[in-house]
Amino acid sequence: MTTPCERCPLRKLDAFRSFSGAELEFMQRFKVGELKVDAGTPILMEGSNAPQLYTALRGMGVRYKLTEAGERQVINLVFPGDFLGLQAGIMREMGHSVEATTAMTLCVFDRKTFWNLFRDQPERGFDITWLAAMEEHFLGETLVTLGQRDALGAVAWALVRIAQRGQALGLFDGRQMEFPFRQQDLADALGLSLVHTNKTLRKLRERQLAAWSDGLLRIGDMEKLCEIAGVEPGPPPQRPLI
Amino acid sequence: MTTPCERCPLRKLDAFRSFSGAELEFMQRFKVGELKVDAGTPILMEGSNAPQLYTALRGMGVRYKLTEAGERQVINLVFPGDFLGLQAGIMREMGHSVEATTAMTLCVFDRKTFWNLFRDQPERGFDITWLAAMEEHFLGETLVTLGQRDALGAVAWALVRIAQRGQALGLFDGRQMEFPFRQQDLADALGLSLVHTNKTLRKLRERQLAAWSDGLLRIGDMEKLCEIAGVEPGPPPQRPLI
DNA sequence: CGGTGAATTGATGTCAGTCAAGGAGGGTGG
DNA sequence: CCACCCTCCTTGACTGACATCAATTCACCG
Repeated sequence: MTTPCERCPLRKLDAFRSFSGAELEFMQRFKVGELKVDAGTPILMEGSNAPQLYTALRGMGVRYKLTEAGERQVINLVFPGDFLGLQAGIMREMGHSVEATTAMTLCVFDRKTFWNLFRDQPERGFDITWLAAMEEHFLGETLVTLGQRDALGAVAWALVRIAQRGQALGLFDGRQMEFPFRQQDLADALGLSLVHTNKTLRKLRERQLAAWSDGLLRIGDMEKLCEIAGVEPGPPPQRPLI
Repeated sequence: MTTPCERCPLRKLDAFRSFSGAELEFMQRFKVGELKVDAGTPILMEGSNAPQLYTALRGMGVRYKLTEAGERQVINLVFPGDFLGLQAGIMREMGHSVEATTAMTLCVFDRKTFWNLFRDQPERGFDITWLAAMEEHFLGETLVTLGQRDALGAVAWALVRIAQRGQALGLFDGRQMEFPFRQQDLADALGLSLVHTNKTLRKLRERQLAAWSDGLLRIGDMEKLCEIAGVEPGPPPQRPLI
């Protein structure tokens, strides 16, 4: 039994814009099922032409690319509400892979009906573009981090953005949140080695700014952390939910 | 006197998908004018809510972000056919700035009519999303470069991508193209220092792989360059032109 | 012809990568 | 029940790629 969109647990979160009844009904028709996957399951593959698109309903994951040399670059973390497979839906090929880090539940949409969404409900098409523009915005910021910030700034930036996204989703209560990733994931996201990431996390812990262990992220001093990260405190703007 | 879309010099290039007559007519209505700017002119500012959107018609530029510390991260180079201001059109705020590197001519569109495009011509809305997805794809690759490749690989990657884009636009003839940027622009794009970028370019020159001086980029051995860059040779796929 | 911006090169310093080893926890099978 | 293994985290020692500093050259321009 799948969750009807009407009772989707994401709808009422701060992170997302509210739905009209008509939109709700339309999305319900667009949705073709639900997928549950275990931790570690590949969801989308770079270069593949996936027949299905997803919205993350529960659980967390990573988007990443592999180099020919076998190194991994994490592009972004996947949180509930994230839309997966846009590139396969629009162009014919994913630019990155997606993998579940925890067990996940995904809303499933059919790629064949994706175009209908633009044709029949242009507002939703606009929303899709919104999401793509948001992603572009975020990747630009990530680029600044990899290109210009040192390790301490980069790790601080990542933790701040994670906590802010968590807050908008009700996962972060101002002090702590569940954060079930490995240090290697963070290292691969920031282009740092595992060892140096570990040592940088220690610095933040010693300064009582942030402590992350056993899958739990605690923020000790958000103000100072934001300062080191070079970003403004405050939640991200509301975004559409597909 | 502005160029009518029908006689747009970009239309016939390999880089772009062909237009139907109806699309052409629609775009013509969407276009409100043309803007000519000198080299060095700021076109869009990060954080601003620009009232106008642009398509680059002639000339080159850079998209970039500045850190609070004043460092610059170049997000991407602007070539003819690039659409500028998507983020301002969709969300209300640009995530980066855009500046003209050479003199440029820009098609001007009105932000207020942007939504009409989705409503009245969903195919074009779809195309906009296509562009956003392409950009996301490219930024992901850039992330891999900054995060995982060393200086030689990064510079090689950048030169390959530049030549490939140039080729699709008829600017690169298989051997060379005009490339009127400064070494500092490339350095800021790759997160390298100017000095190290210079020394890396020298290495490529000594190995007869690529030489760039006096605004002219010559590719000596595209095969080997692609190998160092870790990418496949070959042109980018056709994309929509807005 | 002084002044400015860009490219170039050498000398020196440092941040982060690599190598190596050890510890803690969890699962599995003898 | 305990020995073994595997994954992840942690820490120290050493190395190296790239940053920084500094000086020179050249082209262009008012």
